[in-house]
Amino acid sequence: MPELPDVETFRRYANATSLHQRIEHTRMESPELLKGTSPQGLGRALKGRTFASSRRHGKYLLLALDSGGWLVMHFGMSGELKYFQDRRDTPDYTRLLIRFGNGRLLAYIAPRKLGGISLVDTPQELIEGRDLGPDALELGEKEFIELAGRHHGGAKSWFMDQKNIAGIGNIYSDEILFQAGIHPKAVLGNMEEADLRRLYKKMRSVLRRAISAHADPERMPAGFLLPHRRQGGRCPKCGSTLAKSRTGARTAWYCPACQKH
DNA sequence: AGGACGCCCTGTTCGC
DNA sequence: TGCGAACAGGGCGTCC
Repeated sequence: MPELPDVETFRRYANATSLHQRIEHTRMESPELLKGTSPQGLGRALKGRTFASSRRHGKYLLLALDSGGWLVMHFGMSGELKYFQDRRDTPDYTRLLIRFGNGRLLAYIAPRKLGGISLVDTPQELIEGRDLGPDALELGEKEFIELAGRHHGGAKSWFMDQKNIAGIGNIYSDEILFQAGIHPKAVLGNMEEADLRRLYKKMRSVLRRAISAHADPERMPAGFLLPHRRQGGRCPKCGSTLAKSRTGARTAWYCPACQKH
């Protein structure tokens, strides 16, 4: 599920469970998910260290090592974190298992193996290496309007490209455009500045509310599209049957009555 | 520049 | 009920 609100939820979870404890051992169950290092290299970097703090950029979670350097986690389409006490409770599809000095364990879980784990010296190294745009919640209104306003393609495509703005994927691009009343294929560069300002405000409110709901669809505010985006789903505002369109390989769900070009 | 496509991987859902 | 196809909240390289 991991877009910005999900990864922010994982970050807070890691903060609450996994900081300031000596790392005793790491076990990389799926070495192919390591980018730029080996299971041995990862073990050497982590063993005996603690996670001192955390950051997030877009859909990437970064855990700072007290010795310097950062562990980077990306969750693909299906990843999550789990902290637990008993090795026998190790979740299915655990790809990296970290054991702390107090015996507790942190699992990086990725059923579809579409995520990845790496080490960087600084967050900037990750951002430059992946050519990521500014994080969606750190971007100011003025900069947003300037970046979005020069785009001559579809609104949804712009939100989903991490080079433009980092953190928004298929689900939340649909949600933001729904809340702003904008069609997924509307062209950002053709919009009035007032529309872009509204879009910016909706982007922030959607992401913040989703974080408050711990990115859990069942806890989203009434009026969110998210729980309804499926075949036969109804618009939570006007009751129309939702429509779908494709952008690349992803399905966009939208309300044909509330979202106009 | 922007978008479509195939591909990576694997579990679930859909359609016959 | 059974089986293969299509699809799933991501991202990369390639092609037009």
